[in-house]
Amino acid sequence: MSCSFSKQEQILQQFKGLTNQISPKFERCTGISASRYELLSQLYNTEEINQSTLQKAVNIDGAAITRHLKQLETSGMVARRRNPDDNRVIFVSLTEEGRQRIVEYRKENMGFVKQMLHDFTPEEVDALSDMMERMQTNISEY
Amino acid sequence: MSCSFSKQEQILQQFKGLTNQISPKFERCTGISASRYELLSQLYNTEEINQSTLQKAVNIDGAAITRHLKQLETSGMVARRRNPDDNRVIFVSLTEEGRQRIVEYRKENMGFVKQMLHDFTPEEVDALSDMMERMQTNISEY
DNA sequence: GTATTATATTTGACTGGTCAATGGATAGTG
DNA sequence: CACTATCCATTGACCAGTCAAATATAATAC
Repeated sequence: MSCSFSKQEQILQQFKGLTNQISPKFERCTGISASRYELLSQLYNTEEINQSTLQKAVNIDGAAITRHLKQLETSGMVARRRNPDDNRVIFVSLTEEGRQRIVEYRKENMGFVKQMLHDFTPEEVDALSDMMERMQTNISEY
Repeated sequence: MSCSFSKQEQILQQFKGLTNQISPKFERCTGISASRYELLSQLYNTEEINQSTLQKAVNIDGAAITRHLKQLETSGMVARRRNPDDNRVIFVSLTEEGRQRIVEYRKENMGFVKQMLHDFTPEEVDALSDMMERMQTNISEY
């Protein structure tokens, strides 16, 4: 018996396929990986932040965060120092250099997203965002 | 000047964050990685298929396909043989074993997706699927 | 019929994520 | 005050994707 796969069942694959396509293209277009861009974005609106709270904000494994930040540090865009009051935690912040570069990156990001969503109404973007948030909470307990 | 980031700009990050969360959970729940599941699914409704057309169907780099298929071959779920009429191409097919296993995997997949979309109406699922398709075509030219 | 070009698969180097284990620092408890 | 818990960051091992280069075969052009 042949038996095809429903739209529901394929949603996951569509999701994965789309992000797999997006990631390298984003990086080519903007000159920075999506994850590093997100880290810089998070730092942009703050002075100094715990590495662990930064990690929770971007929802990537701590090991990857450590590596990204080290890289961003050696490239001069972020600064890191230990919290003198608690030597376990590390404070992360943007350098002046990083603060300037993020502005450029942000332009590229906006261009990319605008292209990707050029035929989307604002309501659709909202709906999409909401649905993703719901999916996130629906699987968060797993 | 502090300057926050719009919903549009954050869509990408939301996307990436969600797939990053989904992938390991899917694998834990179903016992197979999403990519391998997709490969098996594709093979389920066919007799024999070119590796290259399979690759285009799942939209993953050929290098990764080769590695996945080799793994699935040594685990006894797929068979591969060269096309006698064109020794460049490789025919891939499910083994009996693979054909049985995919049925189980599919159950797990449905359970997982059902949980993830449990509060979605069918119309929402359709809308989501359509939007992803549009995004895909919107960035395909890049 | 050879030379070139194109196609299919494979391999290697690299990136970025996961988990599990480690080390150092702090907090809580008897 | 020790002793245990916990927390934070790091490290190592692994997996899955990318690109680019290599290989082998087929198709095309002269």
